[in-house]
Amino acid sequence: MDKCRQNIVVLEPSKIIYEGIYASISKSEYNYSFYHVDSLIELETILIKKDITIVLINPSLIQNKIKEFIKIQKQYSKIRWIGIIYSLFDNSTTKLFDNLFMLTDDVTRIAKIITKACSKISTLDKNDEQLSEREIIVLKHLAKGLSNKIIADKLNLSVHTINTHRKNIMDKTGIRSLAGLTIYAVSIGIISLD
Amino acid sequence: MDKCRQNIVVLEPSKIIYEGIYASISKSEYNYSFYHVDSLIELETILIKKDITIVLINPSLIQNKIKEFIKIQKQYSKIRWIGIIYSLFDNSTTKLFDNLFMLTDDVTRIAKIITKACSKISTLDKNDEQLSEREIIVLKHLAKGLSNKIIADKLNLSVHTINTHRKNIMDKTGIRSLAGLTIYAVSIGIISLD
DNA sequence: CAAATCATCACTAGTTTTAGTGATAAATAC
DNA sequence: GTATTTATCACTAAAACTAGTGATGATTTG
Repeated sequence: MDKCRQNIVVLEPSKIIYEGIYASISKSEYNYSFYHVDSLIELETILIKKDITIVLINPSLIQNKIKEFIKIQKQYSKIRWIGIIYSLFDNSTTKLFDNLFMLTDDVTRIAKIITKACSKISTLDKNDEQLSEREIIVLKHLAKGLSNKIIADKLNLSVHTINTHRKNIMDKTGIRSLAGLTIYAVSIGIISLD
Repeated sequence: MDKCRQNIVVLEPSKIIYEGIYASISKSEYNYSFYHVDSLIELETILIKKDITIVLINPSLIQNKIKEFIKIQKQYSKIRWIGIIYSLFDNSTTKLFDNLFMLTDDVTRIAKIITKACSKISTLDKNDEQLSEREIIVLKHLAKGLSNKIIADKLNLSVHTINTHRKNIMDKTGIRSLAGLTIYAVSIGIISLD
């Protein structure tokens, strides 16, 4: 039964989950090619190289890059964007996707969603409080427990600059404690548990 | 290098994740057999039938059945219990496990955890420098971002006491930054989203 | 029972962070 | 082509944390 080849990219930090999706979906009778990436940049690279039709996305990976993501969406308007939901808590960016599935969904349902992969155009919702690139870097170091001074040394900046970034991060996120920022950093996937 | 066959049960609602773990781990040179179950009852059934050595568990599936779970653990004392963590906000029954991995962890790390669990009796240094009850409470508050002073107020203690606990926690864990302690707190499951 | 650990409190001195305000050049956006 | 955002640097005062040392009573453990 079969159509032209479908190229599917999975943007997802967990190799386990990628492998699981691959194993589950590629069993179907359709003709899919799978690619695994774990950053927006990698995604862009592959979008240029390959003729991708479907992108499965873990929303946490675009949490701070909504603008870039929307840009990419506009640029590749034919692509269907499908969100991979870990659990019920992450409600935030779901509006950006054409469709969603949960990891706990039945495999046949997920397969159906992917094969369908049709429907509406996504609506944009701007999050004007996203962290800048520099702020992300500083946050990463903060969450590793480095002091302002050490971060300054590492980045060849003055402590004042780090201080400013730190303040801006706190203002943007509304999180006023280092502990909270650390958890935030881990939760959006910019540092790992180790 | 190859030992006897290891029978691994994965207690996990998501087929995707089971498939992912299976695909990732069964590539290693060890000799594994995998079984997928998605309820405690099914787990018990298979424990009776097969000689299981390792159980990978999604903690959410035992959340309301801790007692039953502990009973099973006692009954099958040779088994290594490994938690599968979706995100940091998962509910914290994590202390029940011999080891944990996050879905976003590197596959080689996960494989290592599992192979370790096969070979060693106890991979965890649980008893080395265990925190006291009081220290756990203080750590919990610290990881929520509360200052010494506020914690002191909450617990009706002096700031000095909190300070002492804090120092002792740092000495015991060897972690000297608040960010590190926060991650530690999350990783051992003593704080959650609230 | 004796030894070890725990929970509590105290003081000091030095370091770091927080919370303001303010500024400038460069890049981006509308 | 102006307005906004970003990245950078600066200063200050107050608050908080770090790293020592030391002590006492209670509880647990062998």
